[in-house]
Amino acid sequence: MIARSEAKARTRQQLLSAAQEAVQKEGASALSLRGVARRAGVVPSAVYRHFESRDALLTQLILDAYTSLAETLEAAVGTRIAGDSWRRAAQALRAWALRHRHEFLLIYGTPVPGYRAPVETVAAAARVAAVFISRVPDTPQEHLNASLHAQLAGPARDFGVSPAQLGQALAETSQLVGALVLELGGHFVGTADPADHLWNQILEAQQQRQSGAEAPSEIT
Amino acid sequence: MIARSEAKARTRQQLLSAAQEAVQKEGASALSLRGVARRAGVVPSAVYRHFESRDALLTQLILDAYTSLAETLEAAVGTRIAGDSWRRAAQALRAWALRHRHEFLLIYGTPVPGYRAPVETVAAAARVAAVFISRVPDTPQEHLNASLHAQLAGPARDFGVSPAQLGQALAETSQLVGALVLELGGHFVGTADPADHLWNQILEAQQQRQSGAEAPSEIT
DNA sequence: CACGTAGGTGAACAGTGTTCACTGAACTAC
DNA sequence: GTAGTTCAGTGAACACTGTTCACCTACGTG
Repeated sequence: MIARSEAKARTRQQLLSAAQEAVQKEGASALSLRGVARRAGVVPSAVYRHFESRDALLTQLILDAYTSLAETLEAAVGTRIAGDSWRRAAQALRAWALRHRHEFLLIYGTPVPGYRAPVETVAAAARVAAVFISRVPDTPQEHLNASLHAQLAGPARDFGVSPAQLGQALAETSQLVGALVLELGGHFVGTADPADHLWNQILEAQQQRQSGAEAPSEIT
Repeated sequence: MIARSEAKARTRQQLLSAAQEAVQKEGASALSLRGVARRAGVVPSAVYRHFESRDALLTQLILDAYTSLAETLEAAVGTRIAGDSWRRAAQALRAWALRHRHEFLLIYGTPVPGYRAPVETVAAAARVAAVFISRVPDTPQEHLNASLHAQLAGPARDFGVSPAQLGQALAETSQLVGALVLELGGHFVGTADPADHLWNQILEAQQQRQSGAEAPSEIT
């Protein structure tokens, strides 16, 4: 009666949402294939009809997390490129990270098993990166060193920005990701533990840099 | 004949170095209590005479990693506080992270089991942080927002620096840690993958900020 | 209608962390 | 010097884990 492909898609979806729930609640290390199967009302070996292994299931969750984050960021910045686009993207990033802390660490924390094959995830990751890269104002007040310029020339072309913009984006997103990793890892306990103020401080400084911080651009 | 406490200390050391080797080679997720016991020539249950659980063993490795990192940083910057102290510390940080990538991720990556009790690790972490915090020049060219200032007032006193210095240190170390986490996680593949040039660029920018970017108001 | 495909089953294997009664040698006290 | 205690290490067991395999059987197609 019920179409087979439809039934397959349904249990696959049940497996995925069970896995997603487990990760969201307790983190990737607590994700058990058997537990997922249990919650989906299915025997453990049945999972292998849908995913090659536990790690493949986890990889799918990583891809989904990337997509979720990318959509959130894109929705936050909208289509227009305004002066506060970077700030909006950064705020949306932290909000998403705090709301989905285990997924954030799944993406930006320790790579999961031995090595995670970056091949499939590169495209998903690029979509997230693109939001930030495209929001860097192209006033390259900080000139790149020659080596980095050469290294980024090709990739920058792909993103449709200048090497200086790409370099700036990489440096600044490093700060954003680092602050979130440290916050989620509890490394600010005792200093800036609710990291809201530190986050605002960082955003202000970044905004100031990007809008051409120097009143006196003496140094050539 | 052989003193019992001495024998105990020896096997404990063997367990620890076996565990350290395992983590160094394959990462924390691959650390197996039974494997450690095997390499130490001991039955699995014997490990429980030395460590409360697998997570306790891992916690000890985290503490050791903190100590190793702190000693490396302290050796790199020396006792004097020179103008390039920050840069030296940062370079030493990256060198250590690349040389001990799994230990670095053990510290700054995804927290291991459910939640890692930060109580014991706080002191060890503070030693690492202190190296950077004490190397921020106290020319607070970027004034903090009032909320962050208030939040950091107490902790800054403990470190013997101004709130502005502490805030700056937290913001800049976030960038350093973030860049390393992204590099080790493979997030720069396709753009700045050998991240040496990006790292230098980041350090130059930080140095410029700290030396008071706007004017040559040299060291007082 | 007959047949092959394939999602789901259940048993098994090797591995894991952890517990527990136990042994026996090193220490302590008399 | 002998009796008693402490305790690092043992071995078996428990409950879990990921993964494989032969099997079943209902769907979809010829």
